[in-house]
Amino acid sequence: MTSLADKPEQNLPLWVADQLKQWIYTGELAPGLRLNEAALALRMGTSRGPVREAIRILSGQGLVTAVVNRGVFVRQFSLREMLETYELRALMFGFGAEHASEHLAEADKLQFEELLQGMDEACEQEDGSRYYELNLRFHQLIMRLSGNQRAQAAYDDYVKELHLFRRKYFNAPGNMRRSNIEHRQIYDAIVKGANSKARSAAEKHVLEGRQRLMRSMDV
Amino acid sequence: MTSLADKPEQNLPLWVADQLKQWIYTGELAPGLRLNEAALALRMGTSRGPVREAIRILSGQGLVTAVVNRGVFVRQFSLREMLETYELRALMFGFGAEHASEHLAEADKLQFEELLQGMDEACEQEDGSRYYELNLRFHQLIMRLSGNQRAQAAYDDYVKELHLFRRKYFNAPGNMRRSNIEHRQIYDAIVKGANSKARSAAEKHVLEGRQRLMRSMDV
DNA sequence: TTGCCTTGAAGTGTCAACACTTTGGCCAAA
DNA sequence: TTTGGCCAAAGTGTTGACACTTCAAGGCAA
Repeated sequence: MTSLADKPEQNLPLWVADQLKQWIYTGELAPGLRLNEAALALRMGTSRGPVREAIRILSGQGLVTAVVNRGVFVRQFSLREMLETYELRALMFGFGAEHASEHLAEADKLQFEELLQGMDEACEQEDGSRYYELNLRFHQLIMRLSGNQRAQAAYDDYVKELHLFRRKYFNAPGNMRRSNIEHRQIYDAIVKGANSKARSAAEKHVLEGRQRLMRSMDV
Repeated sequence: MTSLADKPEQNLPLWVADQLKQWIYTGELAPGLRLNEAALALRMGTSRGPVREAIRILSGQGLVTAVVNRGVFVRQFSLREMLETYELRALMFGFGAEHASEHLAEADKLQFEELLQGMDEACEQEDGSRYYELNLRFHQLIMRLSGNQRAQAAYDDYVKELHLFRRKYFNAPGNMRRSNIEHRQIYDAIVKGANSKARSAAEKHVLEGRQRLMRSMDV
């Protein structure tokens, strides 16, 4: 069982909400599971009040769904929602790539080169978790360069939600290679200032990721 | 003071949250205002517990910001956030317009024609509030035709937030005319199945709306 | 055996009380 | 007049208790 972070002297609800969020994202609290207020309160070392408030925060964020008199459940994403979320993620990423050239500094270019090379190495070593990590940072870098903090936040949310769905699926080495080729194309377009090309390449990249995922689900 | 809806026998927090949301969107609770738990509880006829939970829901949704030991405040949007939100709204609307032709039925075409003509009439009569209403429905129709419920919901959220910001500004008649010309261009592209043209026209439409708003702010 | 009813345990919904923090006003001393 | 600290009021944070709902197990009659 994942250990509890130190209990703060104040702001219990927010702290509890963060803990719960973490447990949900790590899969410790599986989708569809009911959250037992009393049990959580006991585990957190608080009373039920703060736990209830934390749960309300999560329900406002859409991470759990509440049913009156029956409790709250970790949200389950349907296939349809997953597909829709992929579309929005593609949209956001396209936006990021389109505007990245406008805020691109030399240091960022270096960062890009490092990430791309690192991912190439991860491909050769078939190191999926390293690729996953670098891939995440590559995408985040682009979203940061979009210059739109809200888009960045929305993108992060989408990724986290999709992670909830595809935890069980992992990247085949072939997918990783193909994926990084697309990364390079996106980066090249950004450096050249070919904004609309960067956008369409970025959108396509995410949607092809979706295709790759769906194929691996069917098998 | 806006009247309270009937108190439900159950699910007080959700009911309170809806009330608060409504008051925020109507401006009765102005941005920056502190929400007094005890006062609200009294007004709602409940204890502070449900009010606190309702407030947590809103904080999860980002409508209020909480400061420990000092209370929660109706969220204030900065100019920067407003501009960013406009960009995302443009993005969503572009997405909707791009995919609208894929789900366009005959009944929808009729609906479009009615809305466009209605808006023309509203322009001639310089009836801003009627134009506002029809304009909203025009946009919602397109988002519904996007086929992506999540995009639709996100778009609605963006619009509501922007409404919070631009409540005080209203449309000049000239703006309305220009705006409806753009509507027609978007619709034409959708009907023709010119998806990427519909998309760019839709994006441009929202961003020009932003420009119009900013000009009217400067004056 | 099957179907319905009772019943109690488990869990959620609500409340009022108490503890702690913040804030603004008052007063005295420099 | 200004500055500093003290104090009380207002408000938020947290808790435990109690009321109500749900659900499943067991018993009873057909």
